[in-house]
Amino acid sequence: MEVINIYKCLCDEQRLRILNLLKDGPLCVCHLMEILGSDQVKISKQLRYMKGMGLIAGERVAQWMVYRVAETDSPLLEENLKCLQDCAAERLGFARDSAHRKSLLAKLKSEPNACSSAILPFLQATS
Amino acid sequence: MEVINIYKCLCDEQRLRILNLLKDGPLCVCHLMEILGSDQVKISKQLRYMKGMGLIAGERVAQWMVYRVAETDSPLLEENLKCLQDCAAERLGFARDSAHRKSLLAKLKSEPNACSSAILPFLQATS
DNA sequence: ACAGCATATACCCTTATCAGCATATAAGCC
DNA sequence: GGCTTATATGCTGATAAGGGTATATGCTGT
Repeated sequence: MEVINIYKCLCDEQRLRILNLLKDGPLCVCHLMEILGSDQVKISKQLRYMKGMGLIAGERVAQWMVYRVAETDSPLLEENLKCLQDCAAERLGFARDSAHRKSLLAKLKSEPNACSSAILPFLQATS
Repeated sequence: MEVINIYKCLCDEQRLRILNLLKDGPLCVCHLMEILGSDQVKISKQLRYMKGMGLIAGERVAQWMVYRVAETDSPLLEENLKCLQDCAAERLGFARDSAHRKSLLAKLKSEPNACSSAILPFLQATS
């Protein structure tokens, strides 16, 4: 994880929101779409960008892709994700996103369907 | 100072080196040129970029321009400059740059010339 | 006013990002 | 094998960044 590449990922609002969500645990593309209220292509491209930079990793689970913050993460990234909680949370709506993530995961647990039963084990790995 | 703009400034190696130097005190363009071993236009453009983003401020002193990290700095920028000391110092040659800065300022003090006598008071304001 | 130094800006070109739209791949189900 | 869902990629156009060269501006000293 190159210093410059970390910052390149951090200088986009949508990527910051994605990282803020993933830092609490893995998510799949469809969840990110729902939480961010964005479309599939945009999300996929941002994920590819960050994967190329080494910040995140993706793993296929049946027809879904589960993304997580890369294991080999640097203190720099960690520090920033932490610091952003205080510096940018309001500005970027982190609280709203995180709450949305929580309720979405709760719904997945209480109303099982194909998706939830396949990927829930993977989501719980970290969060 | 917008979060995104801070990161935009941080995602270039030369700008990181400049910020690392300025965090220890103001410098003028000619010093940055010498320390970074870069040409005037490149430095000037990076300075303008960062000034536009609100990270640094410049002040004219006679025919020189003295740049410093903007007063209204955010905890995010401060944290990063601190963290970079550990995370990127070696990779980006911060130690070399800082040593170069130190010796250059020492020379300015011991061998007064037009430049040094004009701007030294401004440099000492912070460092 | 002129010359000289320090710095900034304009212009051109190349490359990187980003969005929007269409299409391809991959897995699961019938 | 077709159909559906989930995700990725390709293509195009727009905008931003970054390097290089030339030129403009601002200040100083004569």
